[in-house]
Amino acid sequence: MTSYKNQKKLLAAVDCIIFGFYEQTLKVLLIQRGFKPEEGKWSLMGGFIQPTEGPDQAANRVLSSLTGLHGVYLEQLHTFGDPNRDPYERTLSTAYFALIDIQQYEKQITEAYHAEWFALNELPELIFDHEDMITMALEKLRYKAALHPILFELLPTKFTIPQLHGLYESLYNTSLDKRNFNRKVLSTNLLVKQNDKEKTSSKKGAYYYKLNKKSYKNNFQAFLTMIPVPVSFKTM
Amino acid sequence: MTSYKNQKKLLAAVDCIIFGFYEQTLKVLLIQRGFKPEEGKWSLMGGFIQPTEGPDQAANRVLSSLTGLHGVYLEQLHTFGDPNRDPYERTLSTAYFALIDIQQYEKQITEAYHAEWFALNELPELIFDHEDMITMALEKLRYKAALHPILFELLPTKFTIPQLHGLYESLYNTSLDKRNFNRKVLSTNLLVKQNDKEKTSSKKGAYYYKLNKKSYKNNFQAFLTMIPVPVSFKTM
DNA sequence: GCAAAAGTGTTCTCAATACACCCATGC
DNA sequence: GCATGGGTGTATTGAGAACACTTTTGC
Repeated sequence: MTSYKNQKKLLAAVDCIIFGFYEQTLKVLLIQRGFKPEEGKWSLMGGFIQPTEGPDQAANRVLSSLTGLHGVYLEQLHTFGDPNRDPYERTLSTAYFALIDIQQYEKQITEAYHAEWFALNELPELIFDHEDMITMALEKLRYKAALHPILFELLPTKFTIPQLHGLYESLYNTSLDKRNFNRKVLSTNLLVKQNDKEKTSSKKGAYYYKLNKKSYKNNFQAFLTMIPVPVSFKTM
Repeated sequence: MTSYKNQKKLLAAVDCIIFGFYEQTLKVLLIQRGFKPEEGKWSLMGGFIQPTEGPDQAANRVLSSLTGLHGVYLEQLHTFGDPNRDPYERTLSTAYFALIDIQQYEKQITEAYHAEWFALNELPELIFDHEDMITMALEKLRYKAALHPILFELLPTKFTIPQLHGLYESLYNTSLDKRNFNRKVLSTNLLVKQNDKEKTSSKKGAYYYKLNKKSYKNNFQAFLTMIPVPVSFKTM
């Protein structure tokens, strides 16, 4: 160990893996870079950490500048710092992943950034190590969502159980028994049944539910075991 | 988003939370700083990320320079970057936690660094945000160890089931039924019984076991549920 | 009246828990 | 011979998994 003097400084950035769910599919929001280097290529939304902010703040700033959203679910994932990860200049990047309700973000902003949603099996070519970041984010999301009731963050305030069911099936690329699934989610006491129904995706219509926010906050740590346990868990 | 020009660079460091287990207690290895600022105070072992290395390499370098160990369990925990976390100069620090077999590290090295083992409830005052780092590392260790067979990394090659039992009890600060515990660990098929016994801690002696390395590698992702589930899980 | 999705109950199996006694040995 | 820690078996309970039919309604 040595003193602070003579230590090389480096650029520090954040990158956001922004997940959204629509058309029964989990997607990520990518932008087409409007600046060099790699202009025109696809990448995660990112930005440099400014002198007055910490990484969390930087990630929040970046996220809300792209989506217009504040207070959404945002969690630090991992710091990537291979000396050659950015061929133009040594840059450390701390990746964050965000879960947003796709119905609430401001479309005009994302359009101004040339942002688009991509299904996870249809990703375009990405700059640097951004594909690794997405892979790791997806693994962590799978891991967490199997244990904690986190996926509600991807749904609108009012949602139906079949929607939630589809979300789990999409994330784990599996099929889950409807009856067992319903019983399990309802047994958490996290859901409050509404009186109205969502009628676009079926004739019968599915009841809307809302999150019981208080119970959600208290039970977030609670285990769920929504998913039959050994579903492709990678190391966290 | 902006180009690379005019972006402020900052110092980037790593800090290692090094866990060890002896005297039936989980401990962390701390050093007494031999340089300014904060000379003489206790801190985690750390170092700056060099131009030719990534954070993982830096953490490995720092860890082995203190312990003499290579190839031990080391995992990135979190990046701390509050603008004021280091009052002397803006520094980003990526924290790593390591699990070592306390019998294998080289004592002369740690002594040269004025390093000492501290039980987690007897920590001295630490510089900067190092206490937060330890708290977070402990939470993550608890979380992971409840789900994955990770604690073997803290034990010597040959260990007894009562030792393992004590380790779990120490980490979770709880008591676990001996019979159920034995049944569970043995049912994982991770352990290979040896013919000799450890005789210092009892008259009867306890059989030594070794890890089945192959099975360990294959089953590391496997869930364990060694711990009654809702044991103080904080968000990961 | 039929297609399409929503909603609901029961049985079985297995794993988690609780719990108490015998064993081996050093002193 | 007794104190100390090591080692083992059983009965009960609850949760997860498998599984099929009825309901509603737009067309």
